[in-house]
Amino acid sequence: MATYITLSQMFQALEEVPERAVKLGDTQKEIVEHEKGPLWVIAGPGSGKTETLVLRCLKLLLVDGINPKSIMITTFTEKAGRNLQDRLTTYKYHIAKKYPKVAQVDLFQLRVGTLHSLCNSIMIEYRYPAYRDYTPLDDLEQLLFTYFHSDLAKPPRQFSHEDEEFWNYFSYIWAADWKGEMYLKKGWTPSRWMRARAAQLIFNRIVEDLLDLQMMESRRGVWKTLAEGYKQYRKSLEDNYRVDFAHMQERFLKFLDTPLGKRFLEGSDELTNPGLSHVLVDEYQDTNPIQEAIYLKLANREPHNICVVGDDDQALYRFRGGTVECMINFHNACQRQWGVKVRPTHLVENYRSHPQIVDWINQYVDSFATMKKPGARAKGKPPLLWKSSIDGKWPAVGLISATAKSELADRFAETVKGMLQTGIIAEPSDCVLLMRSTRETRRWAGPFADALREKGVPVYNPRSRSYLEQEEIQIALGALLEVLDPDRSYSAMYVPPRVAQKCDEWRNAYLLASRKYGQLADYVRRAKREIESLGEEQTIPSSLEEVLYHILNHDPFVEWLEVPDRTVRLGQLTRLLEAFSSTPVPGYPGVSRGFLRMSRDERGRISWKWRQMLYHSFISLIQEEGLNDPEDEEVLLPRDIFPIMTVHQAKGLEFPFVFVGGLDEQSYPDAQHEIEEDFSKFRRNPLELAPKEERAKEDMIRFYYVAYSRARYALILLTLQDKMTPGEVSGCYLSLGGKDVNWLKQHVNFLPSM
DNA sequence: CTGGGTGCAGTTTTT
DNA sequence: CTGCACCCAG
Repeated sequence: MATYITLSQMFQALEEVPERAVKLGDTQKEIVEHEKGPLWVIAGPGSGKTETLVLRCLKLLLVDGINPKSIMITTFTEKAGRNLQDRLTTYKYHIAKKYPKVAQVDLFQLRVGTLHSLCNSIMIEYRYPAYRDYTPLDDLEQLLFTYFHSDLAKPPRQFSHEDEEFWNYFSYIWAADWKGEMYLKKGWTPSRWMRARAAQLIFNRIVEDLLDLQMMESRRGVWKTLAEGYKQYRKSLEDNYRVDFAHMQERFLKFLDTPLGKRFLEGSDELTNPGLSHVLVDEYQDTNPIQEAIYLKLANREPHNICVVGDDDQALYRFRGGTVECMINFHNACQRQWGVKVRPTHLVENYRSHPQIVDWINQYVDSFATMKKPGARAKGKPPLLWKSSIDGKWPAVGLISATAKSELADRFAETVKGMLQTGIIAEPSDCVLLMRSTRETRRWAGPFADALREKGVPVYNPRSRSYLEQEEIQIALGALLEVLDPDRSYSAMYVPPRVAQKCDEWRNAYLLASRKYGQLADYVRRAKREIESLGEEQTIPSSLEEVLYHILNHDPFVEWLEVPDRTVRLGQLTRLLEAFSSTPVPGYPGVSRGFLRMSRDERGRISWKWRQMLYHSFISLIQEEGLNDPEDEEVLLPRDIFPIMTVHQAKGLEFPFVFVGGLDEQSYPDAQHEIEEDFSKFRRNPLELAPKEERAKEDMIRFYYVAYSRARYALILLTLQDKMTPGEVSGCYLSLGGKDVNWLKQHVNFLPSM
């Protein structure tokens, strides 16, 4: 082991990193310096938890001289993973300027990223036979696979008595939203897509929660049906050489128990394969049971060098199976697994926000009876302490309230405009409006965005319109349908009228565009003619995806490569179609769904069956079931535009001025809350579970806690009179004295220079 | 000012 | 389907 520098040399060198003014607190230093054994860090917002983790990693590399290959540093999302990587690289670069020998340390050898990506790459690196030749499925691909391959998603005409019973029982999953509720009320059978979605959710939970399948199988009725349905799905995955995200982790857990896995963990020779000695985990509050099991296995070697960092109050990923349980009970896991006693280290010094904001978010989370119940928060969690350099006598937590939505929006926009005019903020992007949804509907961002625009403040809200409303998507899909199905045969097959209407809309969008873009029209004409000239049973030389590629190779699409938003969306369309095409055809391994064949009955037309399949599966999926609008990753906020963001998007970020809207929201349990409760009886490590209503409330409290804690100079709540859920209203008003603070007019010149 | 008719929209997030 | 915002008539 070669050590490069001393710890004080490292800290000293880091002080010269630009835009990194913050000196470490004592607790942070303790974490960085911690010698060996498990480390359990519970860290509040703005306490520099990721920073501390990064520095600990650097200390291991540079001061202790640990081989980079022996360190694993993971987080929860790709974006956060890149953030870790970037910080490590930057800091190392600056330290190496002062201590050149540090440059030898190869950060590429470090295992950094999401747990999923590391599981995947390690199994590939070790050529794990049980993982070789497997294709990983992302969320959409898994949904498509489930739709076509799971017995639980088969067409209703094939339903047995057991299937009826099964979907009756599990109606709580597909009926969790208004649409599903409507189906339930009308007594309709849930659509194939609804069932595929529900089945996907259940399958993931079975694997991620490490449920006891044998116990489930031994039950009768719906549980037996479920166990069989799951096993059939799992076998289909196997037969087609696919793994979904959950099974990828399951596979990795098994890998760790094989001789090959032992070699990864324990190493074989010091130089090329030193084994894994240190595990660092960020965002641990979002970890699920299978991930916990993986981490415990990764750190199984003494002295169990695992460092987990997270904030139980900021858990936002229950929909992915994450529970705060793993975070809150980390000490129990260490005791159970290794007989090691671990005490929590609390990182409570907030370096982000004005003292009043710190004070207020402390009161906020503490004021709810819900959060005081066992299991809701880490035991003995101390309040945050104010440590930022921000101070001053302005009211940093403000309230804008009105009786009507339009009035509220108006006063909000007035405030923003006033802040600009008085120079409190230099640019609209010093602010952000956070809401659950950024859709510009009357319930969400609509009135606020309108009011801002009306007052001449431009709004940055790229996700306000849904994917299928976008011009480029409509034209591309219209052109695609024009080639594949010139007769508009959807009107003759059973598809819901709304779907048919949408198809017409796309065709019209294409027709309009084709007048302007001759080359695209030419291609479409040629492609149509070519298909018409083919005889029955003949194969078509191009696949579905290829037709799309050809379409996208013409203007306006080529022109639109200059427009980042459009490029991202068109890229998404390509991926969507590729995912559809690559979904195996049951019973025909290796056959592509995108493979086009001519009809037997209709001259010069693509097979009717294929077209029917396209409309019923793919087209219905994107229209009826809805698709997530792809996010432009890493698009920097334009300086001169007011951004509207979802709270999830804002996670891990901070803003000088934060407005939060939508506070009249009510909490209600969703499918995940129900499923947790229903499936807990099959858990191998049973846990005390709060009632679903309580857990839904906890989630909402945490959600707004994340929103509020983004603010640096001021936090402004937008409320409709006294409508202020989540939960007990008193808590929210506590530090405001229950009054409508006319926040701006009284305190115009309150800001220090920024 | 009230009441009924009409139209529209319905969370979100990720590997 | 439900809730609401909006409109217009009374």
